[in-house]
Amino acid sequence: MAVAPGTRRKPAEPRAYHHGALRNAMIAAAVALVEGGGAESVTVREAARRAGVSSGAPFRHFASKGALMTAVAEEGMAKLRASIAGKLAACASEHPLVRLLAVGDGYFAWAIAHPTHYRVVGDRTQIDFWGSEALVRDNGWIRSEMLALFARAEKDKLLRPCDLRVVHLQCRALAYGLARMLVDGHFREFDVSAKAAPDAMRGALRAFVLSLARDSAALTKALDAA
Amino acid sequence: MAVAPGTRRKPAEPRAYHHGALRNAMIAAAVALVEGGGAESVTVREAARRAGVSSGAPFRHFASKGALMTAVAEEGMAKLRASIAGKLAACASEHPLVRLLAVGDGYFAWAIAHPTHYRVVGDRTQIDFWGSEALVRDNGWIRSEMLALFARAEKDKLLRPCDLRVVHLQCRALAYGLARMLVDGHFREFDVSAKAAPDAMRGALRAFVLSLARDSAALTKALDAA
DNA sequence: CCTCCGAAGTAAGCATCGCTTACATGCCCA
DNA sequence: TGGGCATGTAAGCGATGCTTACTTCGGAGG
Repeated sequence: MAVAPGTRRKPAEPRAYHHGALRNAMIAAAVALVEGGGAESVTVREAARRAGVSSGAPFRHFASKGALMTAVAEEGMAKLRASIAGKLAACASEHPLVRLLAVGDGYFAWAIAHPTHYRVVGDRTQIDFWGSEALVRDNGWIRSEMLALFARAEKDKLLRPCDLRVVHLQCRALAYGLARMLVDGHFREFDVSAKAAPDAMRGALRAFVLSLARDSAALTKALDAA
Repeated sequence: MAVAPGTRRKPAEPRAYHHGALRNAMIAAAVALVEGGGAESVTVREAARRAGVSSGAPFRHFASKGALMTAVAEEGMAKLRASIAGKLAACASEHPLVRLLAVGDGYFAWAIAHPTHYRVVGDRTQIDFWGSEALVRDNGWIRSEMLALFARAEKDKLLRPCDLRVVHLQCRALAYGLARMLVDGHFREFDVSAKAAPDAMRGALRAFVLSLARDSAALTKALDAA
């Protein structure tokens, strides 16, 4: 039998007694369940079934179902951060407010693509947010990125007079509110249909940032250029 | 579903075989559980226990646990509407934007006072929102009330140029986002502590409405007067 | 190379859950 | 007065989260 050289064994064979990477397999299975049917349809037993282990095995790696869901949230938050970072990297403009909308684009894009997973990330009553270094770090990165853009916009005299702390909170709440309205099923009405939701969300955030700009015409131009 | 014309039986005695008002008792018990420990801690069996009936009895009145939770949401939505109506009635001013902030006050006041119940009302993935006449009606009332105020503000030339549909969505999303950030546990950070949350929420909404006003100084005055 | 220890699996079981079925009760009306 | 039907009970099914006692096996130390 070929023994793996130095690194880690792989479960290539039908499966030995030890799984080898159960923790990651459980997270992957739980994420798949979340994406497929929402957080309510996640079951430790079903995830264990999909990982090919007994129903007690997961508890060697997760103290509770909540700990598993926290890991699911960590994965989601990392993807959310990556989506934002991607849009930011793809943004040619250096205009802080243009880049701020790129943050919004990345945020909405991931929430729209993974609504049920996004709900797990957003709801801090079901997970141990403050106990997770990864969640605190990645969420902090998003916040500080926004804050830095606001600070630069103010330094560059791009904003009309305002309280930066208030504006920052407004921006966060507006983005969170729009995303949550989507994933909570508020967009099935005559005024904002499910199909029109993405455009409406982007439009609302764009209008907000435009209202912040000292020279909204110039910002409009910069946005159209980008 | 014929409604009895005259009086309904009351469970005055220690309890006969028939409860007499199980449906309402179940809703009350479920609401108490929601307020006490969140929606996750609601159990049909526990609610039945508190109502003093067997665990199968509730299913004579609710097709499923989801139907019970929908009834819980109906009660919450009615209270939310009443809270808004109260603030609106207590608002002396006729200025549409002042009254709009009164709507926000009523909305936030109830969400802050009943965070776990508010979550049930807001999450339309767990309840049969569109199947509930009461939910659709009361939620529609709130929306149309806001819309009417925006329309009047525009007619009275109180708004700076804007797309009313976009502004309406922004306002809804901002309020929903702020309330949900609260009930989802996002306000335990250094920038917005749990204690400062109510003020921050009102401040953010107020700043938003002020930014909409053509004459924000006049609106500030009207707000201080009210 | 062997041995043994502890990490990581299994099997079985507990209390509880949502929901169903078969049966019991008692109010209202013919 | 008698019967029908809404409403209750008791018992049970399959599933859940989590625990306990036992088993397996990989790798470090002698």
